[in-house]
Amino acid sequence: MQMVLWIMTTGSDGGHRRATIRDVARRAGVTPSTVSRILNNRELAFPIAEHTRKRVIEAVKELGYRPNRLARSLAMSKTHVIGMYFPITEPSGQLEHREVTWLSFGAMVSGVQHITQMRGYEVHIFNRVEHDYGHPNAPKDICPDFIDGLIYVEPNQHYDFYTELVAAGVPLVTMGPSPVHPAGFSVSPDDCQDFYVLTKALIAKGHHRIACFICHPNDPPLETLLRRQGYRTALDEAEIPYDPALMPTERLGQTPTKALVERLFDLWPRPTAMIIGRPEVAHYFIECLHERGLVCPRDLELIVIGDDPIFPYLSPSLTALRYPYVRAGEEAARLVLDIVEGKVKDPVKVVIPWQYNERESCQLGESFIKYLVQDSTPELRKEVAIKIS
Amino acid sequence: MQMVLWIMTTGSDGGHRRATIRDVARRAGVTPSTVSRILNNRELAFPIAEHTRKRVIEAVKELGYRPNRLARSLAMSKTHVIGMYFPITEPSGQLEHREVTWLSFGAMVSGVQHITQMRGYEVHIFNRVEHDYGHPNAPKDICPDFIDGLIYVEPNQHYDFYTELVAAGVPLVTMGPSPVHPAGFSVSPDDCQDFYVLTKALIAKGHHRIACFICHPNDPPLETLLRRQGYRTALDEAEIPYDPALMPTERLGQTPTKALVERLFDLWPRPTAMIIGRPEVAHYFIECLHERGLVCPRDLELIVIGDDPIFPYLSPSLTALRYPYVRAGEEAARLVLDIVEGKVKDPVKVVIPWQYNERESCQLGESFIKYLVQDSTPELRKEVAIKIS
DNA sequence: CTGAAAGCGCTTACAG
DNA sequence: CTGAAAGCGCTTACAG
Repeated sequence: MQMVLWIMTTGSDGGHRRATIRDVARRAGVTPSTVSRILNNRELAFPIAEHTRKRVIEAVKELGYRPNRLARSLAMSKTHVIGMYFPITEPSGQLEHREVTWLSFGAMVSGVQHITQMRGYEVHIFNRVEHDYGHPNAPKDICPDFIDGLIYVEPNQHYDFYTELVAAGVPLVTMGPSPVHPAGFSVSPDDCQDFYVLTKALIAKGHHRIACFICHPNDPPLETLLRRQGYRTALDEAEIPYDPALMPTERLGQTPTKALVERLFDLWPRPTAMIIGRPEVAHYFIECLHERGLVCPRDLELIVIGDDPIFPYLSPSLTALRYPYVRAGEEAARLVLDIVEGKVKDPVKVVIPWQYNERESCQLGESFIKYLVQDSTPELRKEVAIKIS
Repeated sequence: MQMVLWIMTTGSDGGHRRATIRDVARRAGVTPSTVSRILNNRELAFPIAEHTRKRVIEAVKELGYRPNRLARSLAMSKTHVIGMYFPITEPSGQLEHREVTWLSFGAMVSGVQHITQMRGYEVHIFNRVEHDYGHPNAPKDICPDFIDGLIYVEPNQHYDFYTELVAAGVPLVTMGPSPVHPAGFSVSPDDCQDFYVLTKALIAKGHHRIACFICHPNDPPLETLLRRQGYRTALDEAEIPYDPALMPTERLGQTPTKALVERLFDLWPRPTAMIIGRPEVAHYFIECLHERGLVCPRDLELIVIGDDPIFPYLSPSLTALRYPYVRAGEEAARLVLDIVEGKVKDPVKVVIPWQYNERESCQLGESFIKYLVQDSTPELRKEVAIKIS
């Protein structure tokens, strides 16, 4: 009511309501049906007469008519909007961690937009609300009326609404480090496999003491469990005994992060390689390096999961794996639109490889890239999924 | 059609259509009107009888009924959705620049969500399409049917759809470095004023050669023009002659950025202070510093507009102004919702101050903070707006 | 070739 | 206290 009033008083046409299809029909001397048919370019048994078409088009222009999308969507059960459910509002956690989330989110949306835009869709973002006890909102809060399909990102394994959403009949693509659903559509890295391959590559270079630092302010997301699993599997295969001290599981925020990192540097024998699970903590490793007079890659190899534009300019410049969020967003959008438009029926899993950006701090060589992309063992992943669930 | 089919074949209820208000009415032995009234908690002349209410509530539960928001929005001319128009798809530009865009976008959305969520709204993102000749889409592509209000960010002064959007009757809040519209609602920094104050503070510290580096791959956005204006106004006031060499206007990407930065360092007399307009180029300044054996703040003071989590850890650690994008998003959401809900009539301009994070590279002291926040001269800004338009 | 009618799923004066 | 009817602005079989 409020809004209508507002429009009436401030609209350009000085208080006139927006033209409807009936106004156009009246002006063109036809019926709304005809206007609708002309505007929608339906293929008909009989074509529309040229002169009526002209009259209608003219009336549309004169009135500045644009069909009401709400009405149209209701009549057609089709909105031309894609939904995204994404945990952008991470309540706990320091600024630096949230900045990483914002960055990846922005990049994903950028990719999604790129595709939806070309195919005539828009994007609707659902609020992800953390309710009491840290539980986010249930799928009943994800109202599907406004969307044709949904891109669903939920890193926390405890909050898995996948099944319920599918049951509600929403065409669904899972994105990023979401729970493993053998039956569904998804776009994601293969975290377990990637860490497996990475660890293997480090072992192949002669490293036996490989630290793996992936800590979180809260419960670790599934992503992290998969990564740790990949790391351990590689150790097991090489028959290197697993040393828990090399893979801390403390919560960030309790012990200061710097202290946790120092602890790794002060282990004896000192690790000769370190996997840094989050780009925003990389600077602690560099500090420790400098404080101890260690040199990369001579004394130690450092590789970061997640790249940052500044990494090439640090000393040492940091080798990193970069996840192409934009591309991931594009793939997810493509997939969900293909489902929506009926172009695809059977579940598809798009696995997006990380990009390897080699710099001073760690040198696995070009061969590693191929390794990362090609040496895919889906069996391993399935096995891990079972172990975890 | 496709989607409907999909729902029918995969829905949890094995092919049954979703319950409507009529189903509920039938089951409760009442009429749809009654169901609607109960669900919407309207205040009525006569209250609803307790037993009918109970029967209806029960029927709703049994059928798992949820009102169709499309229908409801159509009937009520109210969607409970806020739109955002934002240039996230910056087509030209290198990765590093786009990453900054993604970050600020993610942060803004996070802030917007925080508020919309609490007030029962969702967010709809409009595609910003760059058409031929680099022109983005006109407001006719920003279809207001799905939204109650719009948050509008358009940094490019050439593409100003503000007036048209207002004319179309969309409650509108302009955000960030948008064109100056004296009549409208807006949330933004005061770029001109901030640069004026910053330059003044540097002058007060004795600097006379102050470089100001704000270059862009494309045409400079209004934001930049305002900043440059603020910078020059401060110089003028102090009667320091303006030296164009101190404020390059080349386009990024033509000359390599590093070369542009080097040129500043090699001026004679060398600048004693430098304002770095974009965080993603700060590392070039550090390189130049090291290459020439200069020390901050002894030989040179460096201040970056836009902070980065890594800045405290670089050497020298970089002093920066940080724009609180999350808060800006929150304010914009609050404002647009207040308009939508009729709580506010007359235009409001929210000016959000930058946050001053002092570190090694530049030390203006705490007094500068107050300066930044309080020494607001709206007249100056207006004047500049006129000069520019 | 086009019109009259019913429908999408809700809300809301207006009766009673 | 609740129902019957009209309406929001579109689309789409069904007639003719």
